[in-house]
Amino acid sequence: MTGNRRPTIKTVAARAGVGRTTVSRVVNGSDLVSADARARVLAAIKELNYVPNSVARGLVTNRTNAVALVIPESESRLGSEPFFAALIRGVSGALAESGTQLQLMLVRDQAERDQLTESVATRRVDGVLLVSVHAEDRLPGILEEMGLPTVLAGRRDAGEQLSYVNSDNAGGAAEAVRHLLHRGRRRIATITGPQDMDVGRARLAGWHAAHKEAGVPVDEALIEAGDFSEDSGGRAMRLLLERMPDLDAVFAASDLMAVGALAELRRQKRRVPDDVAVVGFEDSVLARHTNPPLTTVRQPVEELGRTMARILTDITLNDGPRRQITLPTELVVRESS
Amino acid sequence: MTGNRRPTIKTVAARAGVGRTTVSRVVNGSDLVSADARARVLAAIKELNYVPNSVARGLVTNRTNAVALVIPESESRLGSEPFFAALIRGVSGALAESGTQLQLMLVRDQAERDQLTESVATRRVDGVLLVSVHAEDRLPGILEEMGLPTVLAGRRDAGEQLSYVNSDNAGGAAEAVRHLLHRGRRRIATITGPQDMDVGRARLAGWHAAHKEAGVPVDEALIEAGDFSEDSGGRAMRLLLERMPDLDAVFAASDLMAVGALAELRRQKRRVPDDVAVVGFEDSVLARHTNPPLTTVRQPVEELGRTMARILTDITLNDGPRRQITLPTELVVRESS
DNA sequence: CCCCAGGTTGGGAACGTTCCCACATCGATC
DNA sequence: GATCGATGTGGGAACGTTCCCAACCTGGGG
Repeated sequence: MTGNRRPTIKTVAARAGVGRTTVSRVVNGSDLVSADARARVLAAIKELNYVPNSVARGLVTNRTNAVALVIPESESRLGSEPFFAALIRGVSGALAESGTQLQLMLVRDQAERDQLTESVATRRVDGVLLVSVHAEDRLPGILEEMGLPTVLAGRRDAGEQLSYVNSDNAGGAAEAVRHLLHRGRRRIATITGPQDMDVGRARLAGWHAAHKEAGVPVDEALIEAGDFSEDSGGRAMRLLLERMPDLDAVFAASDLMAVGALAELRRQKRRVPDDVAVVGFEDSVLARHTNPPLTTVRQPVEELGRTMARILTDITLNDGPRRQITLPTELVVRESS
Repeated sequence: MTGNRRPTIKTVAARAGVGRTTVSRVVNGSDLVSADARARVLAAIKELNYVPNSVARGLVTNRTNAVALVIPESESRLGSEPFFAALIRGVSGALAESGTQLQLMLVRDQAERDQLTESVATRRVDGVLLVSVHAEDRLPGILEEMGLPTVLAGRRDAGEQLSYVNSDNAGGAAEAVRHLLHRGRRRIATITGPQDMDVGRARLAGWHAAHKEAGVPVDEALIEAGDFSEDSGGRAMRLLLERMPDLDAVFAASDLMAVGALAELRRQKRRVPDDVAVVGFEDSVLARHTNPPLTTVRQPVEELGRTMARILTDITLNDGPRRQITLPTELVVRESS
């Protein structure tokens, strides 16, 4: 029978023949303790197999050493799994460095999103990482008001006040279009992301910018909206082909939409890249597996997650400043362009 | 200035003109409280915007309402993202029903795996969900010993004592092979998963079983080991083709390995399915996107996660019994067979 | 008119830590 | 030899809950 309760700091103190405080000091690495006492405490800890109770500790320190990562399920279900997987890897890696736990919150619907506010208010986490925020999203504001440190992946708009980490969406998109122009394409359509998100708007802006910079006039009819999903990519491609049968390239604001576009092009017997060049955005695993392999703008998703986590721990642990960081993207040329 | 501290149960009690206990009772839904008092407390709670401090609660109840989901990073990096994404969705959904938080732990290496034991010992979680356990894995035993409720995804071996949820790996594999035999294939190779995992062994066993059942003798040279990764699938396929040039089908123990095998077959100019039929296992998103689309054994991953979470909460909340559940699989026939 | 059961109520103690402060010890300084 | 700062040390209080138990009502029954 190991029926005896798990040891507390008192048990250890008694065993080592010291006071509670001394044990606490040893555990927390204070150096205001004699070598002798420290040795005895350490021995007692080992003997008793003592592990401090982090809940009790949290009660007095008012810290939990955990942060929440909030992911809207609706988007993750769209199949952007590779994005979230990479993001989580990055976040988790950086958090491990500082001994912080990761609380994952998949939010299914608005109701759950509201409920989340309350859950977060119960002081279970020291900070929040927010992914895929829409322009009119109220959650960041609420968290801000509650005084809970928050870091966004992406921003709500160009004037974002909160900390965020972003990919260079406009720059990456412009580079993609520049590449297409360079290859002699002149009728470059684009399938955009949601226009109520900065990501979506910025990538469209990049498309515009590259044209302007090259002095190539744009036709608004070359723009069709998608929502980052594969289906929306296919649908947009169909509409574009109907409207603009002579287009010779497509820049899709996500790999997934590019995949949808590729399928639609195949269905309509357009050859890629001969008839129509296709470029995506993200460089997820998908991109290497399409037929033909997809030219795309790589965004450093894992790095993005890491950076977010580092900023957040810097804020919660060291009371660090807000930061707004943009990570560079890189064009990866494969066979679809 | 919202400089005033957040309200505690005492603040609420004072405001409502009742004692701490009454507030606690209202918050916890006890019915030993008069309608009048309840109304006053509820009003005070709303006015003050009171949210109970779950850390303080946890200290006395000795519960955290959180469970850990442990995922070995090495495997998730292999690109089995769809699997983990779906699993997480299932787990998260079921946990939300019971108001339990999900602590995600990606474990990079053995060092972190050991560290995890300690982390878990600090009483931060009420239970643990363990994914992808190897036969000789010590972690489940340690958790067991610590008295922490544990549910495995898959089992260590056929004699597993802990709670687990499993797919019908042997059955699914057998069905796949039966299907190939039915289509007239007679030289059916298999690319196995790791043989130190029950999943790997069971799927191989299914391959054997279907042959035996049909009275078709098997040649051991038709078996080549993989590790579930795409690369290993390609490598295994190459070895198999060298050794058994006349094979007419391959059953890969994962979609990812099937993808690798498809690529190798294409490289060697073998037509799929005309020359060689290919069947995978899992039915991840990948399977719909291969060329040709992949016939595969669907395992209900999200359901698996949901079931794991439900079993665990039943144990932690209601002191429910251990459970060992096997979920059915289903053959999805596409164009690769 | 007293007693008792049943329904309400609230204060004390406990959960396991950390932090504040007071105290003890001990050379070194005056 | 008293005083002092530096260095260790430990007990009390506090963190915000829940749970136990005692006390308080209110009627109804005897």
